[in-house]
Amino acid sequence: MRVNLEARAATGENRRAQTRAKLVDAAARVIADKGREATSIEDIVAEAGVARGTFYNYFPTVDELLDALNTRMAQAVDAAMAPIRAEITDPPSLLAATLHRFMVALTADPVGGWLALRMEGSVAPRQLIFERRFDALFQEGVRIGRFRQGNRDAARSLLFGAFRMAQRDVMLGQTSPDHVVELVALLLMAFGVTPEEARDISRKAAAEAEDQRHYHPVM
Amino acid sequence: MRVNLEARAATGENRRAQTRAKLVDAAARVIADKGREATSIEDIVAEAGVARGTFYNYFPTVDELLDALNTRMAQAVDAAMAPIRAEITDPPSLLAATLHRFMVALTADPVGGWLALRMEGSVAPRQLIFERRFDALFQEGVRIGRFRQGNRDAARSLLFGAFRMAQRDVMLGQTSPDHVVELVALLLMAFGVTPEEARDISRKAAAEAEDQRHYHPVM
Amino acid sequence: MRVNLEARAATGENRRAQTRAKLVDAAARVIADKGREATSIEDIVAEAGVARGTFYNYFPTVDELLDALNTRMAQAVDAAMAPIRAEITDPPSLLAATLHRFMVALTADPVGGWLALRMEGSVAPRQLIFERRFDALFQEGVRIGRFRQGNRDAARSLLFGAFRMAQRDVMLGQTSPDHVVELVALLLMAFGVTPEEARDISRKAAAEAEDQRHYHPVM
Amino acid sequence: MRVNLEARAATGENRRAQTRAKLVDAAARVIADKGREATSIEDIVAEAGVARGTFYNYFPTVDELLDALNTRMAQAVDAAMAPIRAEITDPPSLLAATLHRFMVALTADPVGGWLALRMEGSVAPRQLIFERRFDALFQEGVRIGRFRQGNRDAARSLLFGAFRMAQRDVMLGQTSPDHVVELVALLLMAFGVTPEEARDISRKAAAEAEDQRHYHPVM
DNA sequence: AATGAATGAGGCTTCATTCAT
DNA sequence: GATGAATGAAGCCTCATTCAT
Repeated sequence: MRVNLEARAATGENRRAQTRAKLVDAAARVIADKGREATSIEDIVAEAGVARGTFYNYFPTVDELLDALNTRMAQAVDAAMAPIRAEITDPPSLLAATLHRFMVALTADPVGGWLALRMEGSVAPRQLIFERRFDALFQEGVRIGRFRQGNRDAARSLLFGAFRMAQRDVMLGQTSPDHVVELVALLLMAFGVTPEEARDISRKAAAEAEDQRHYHPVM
Repeated sequence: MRVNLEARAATGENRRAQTRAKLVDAAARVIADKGREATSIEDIVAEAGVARGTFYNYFPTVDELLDALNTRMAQAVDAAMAPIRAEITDPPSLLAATLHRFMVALTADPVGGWLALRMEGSVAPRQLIFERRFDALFQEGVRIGRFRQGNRDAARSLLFGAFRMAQRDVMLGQTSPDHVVELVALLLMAFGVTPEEARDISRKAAAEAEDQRHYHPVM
Repeated sequence: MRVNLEARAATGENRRAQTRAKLVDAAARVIADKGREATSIEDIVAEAGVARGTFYNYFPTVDELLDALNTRMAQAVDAAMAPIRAEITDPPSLLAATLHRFMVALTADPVGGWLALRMEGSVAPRQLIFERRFDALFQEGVRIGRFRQGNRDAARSLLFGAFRMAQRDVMLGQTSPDHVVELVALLLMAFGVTPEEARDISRKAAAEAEDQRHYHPVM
Repeated sequence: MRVNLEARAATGENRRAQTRAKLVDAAARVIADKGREATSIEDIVAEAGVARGTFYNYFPTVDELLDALNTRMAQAVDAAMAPIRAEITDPPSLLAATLHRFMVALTADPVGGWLALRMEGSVAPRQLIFERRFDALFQEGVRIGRFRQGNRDAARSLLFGAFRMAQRDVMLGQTSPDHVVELVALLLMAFGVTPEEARDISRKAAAEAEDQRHYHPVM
């Protein structure tokens, strides 16, 4: 009897990928709910509906799984932003659009939003991919005179720190509706955009992001 | 025979306070070293040089101790800033002076600095006392026309988030010397100070804070 | 109120020693019964009647406990042999007496006997203290012409290996009554004692050891 | 179309035997390296280069495989000794030749040597086939007056115990070059051979065994 | 107050074994 | 026959907490 070894291997790989995804998804939900430190392997496998030992067939430790999760999130978010990167060429406008879209995505998807906050500390708080996008955008903005000349590292600290803190405030519900609009405007001002234009850009970007709220679950 | 009950009581209270302080100090050192989640009660009592059971005579849980620690740190820092609050009246200058002094204090005192970073997440990332100081300063700045009118909550997100991220970058040693100078200047610009003046104020405040480096251990 | 701190400390130490002994005794019984590799910490604490965590207050691993057990056994046995060392001066007779007494002790005390066999492999199969006793005895025997000149290391391999194998055979009940008598005689012959005298010495030592069977539980 | 069913069956049996041998060989290497208790089925199949499930197509448990391994080793060794059994008729000389050859084989083949030591305890320490060979040899030696009359079981304890202990000492490298020569001589003396002849026989047997070192991998 | 031995819940990890493909 | 994903029992270890002294 002849056996189709390739088909069998493909089936196996498929099943493997499915189980792996089940675990990563489950971990995202559990960690968003309880926080990294309160999450045990037991919690994750229970949520995933697999046996305890199965976990170790895929990840040696919870932190390995977290890395996978982190990478997956960052890539998903970055991919979701591809359309606006293609469409918007003005750096301040692209920055504002990205931040507002990101915030909408985080609040639209409670799991992803909480997850991002709760991973504070256990994983890199700034993803390399986002840093690179920002660096390019900032450099281009300076080059064409839309941003003031300045230390890029300090600008990064400002942007990523402020955004994270705002995310926290928004998710905890302690903010007024225009909190994010104002924050993004402040960032643009810090980078050299005039107050009036900064507020204008931020407001428009916020409105457009809201329109997209239900179209793009990113994580 | 007559016994001085008050004196005895005072002695007792004194000893009690001493043991309590021993525990809080020990916790600060251990957590700064290993991080909150890796710190056990055993570690703390060993560092404090008291018996395990003694811990429970003072704190029902580790988190109670953490609250005490957090409060103590915030008050110490706030008290250390009293001189400049009395001395500097210009809001942008006071803000710059406070931020630079704070950063110097954190980096000068490795225990306090790491502690602040490592408690990220386990305790409130923003102390009420600091928020109140900022609110008053911001309001005064707006009143006298030094800061641009704007949403105070957004300004708070910006300031506290950016400062925390900068602290992280500085303590991890991934920054150039003028990173903090630039960051503080960016904050002032976001609040409406002109670029030239913002850089000037930040640079001067940084220089003065450096002069004080060895005079004010704050925690 | 005055507290007798010394008395309290003494009580504590006492309790500690008791619990430690409970664990070592329990381990001896369990290992004699099931063998080292089949013995879990759970088994030991159950046999000792203490909680699982208590084990770790005394020993970091089962092997640490085994070392303690091993040392204790060797010292007990060596001490039990003190009288005959003081009494018998002729090296062949002392060797025969020691071996027969040892064998009687091992078979009289099933726990100790099985324990010695089952620890084969997990711990040093030859205790340093016994090696030293044998070296001294062998050297003295050679010096006074009772043993033939020869390589001491080879003599040691012969003696310890043969005795261990004999112990195994005896404990498994696969031997005739004079098995040990013959074996000890063979050892003496290997060392240069004439066949007639060797059998004579071994027989007498066996008889005397039997007389002591119920007087000296050694472990 | 005609199919050669016999050939196909033969091929099947052949393949089966090959996989089985792969497993047994792999187990030998792994156990020699890590010891029986530290060896998992996973280790064995990884070393053998087959899938985990394949193991169970051949052996219900690891111990079944160990039995196979043990038997194979004993038969290989016994077969390797066939030439000298045919050639040497004098019992003391045959005994000495066998022991020296065995020791050379064990030390020449690190896998087999360590394996034999590491299986100490997990399997029978004396193989029936070796016992029978010794019994016959001893009986014949007594019959023709080369060995002294004596208890055969005690002689067996002496021989097998001493040899195993010597093997351990040699493999651990704690011996002088003539350790085994002396030990074999002591055994012959214990059996009634005169000291001079015993040493002579052992020395010659050792020299001849050394000559064969590279010709006969026994396991 | 201070002590530290004892506790046991809770988490981690390994690994023999099953079974669908 | 061979495969390897899935399983879950069984062990290990840590550590917050209790409590008698």
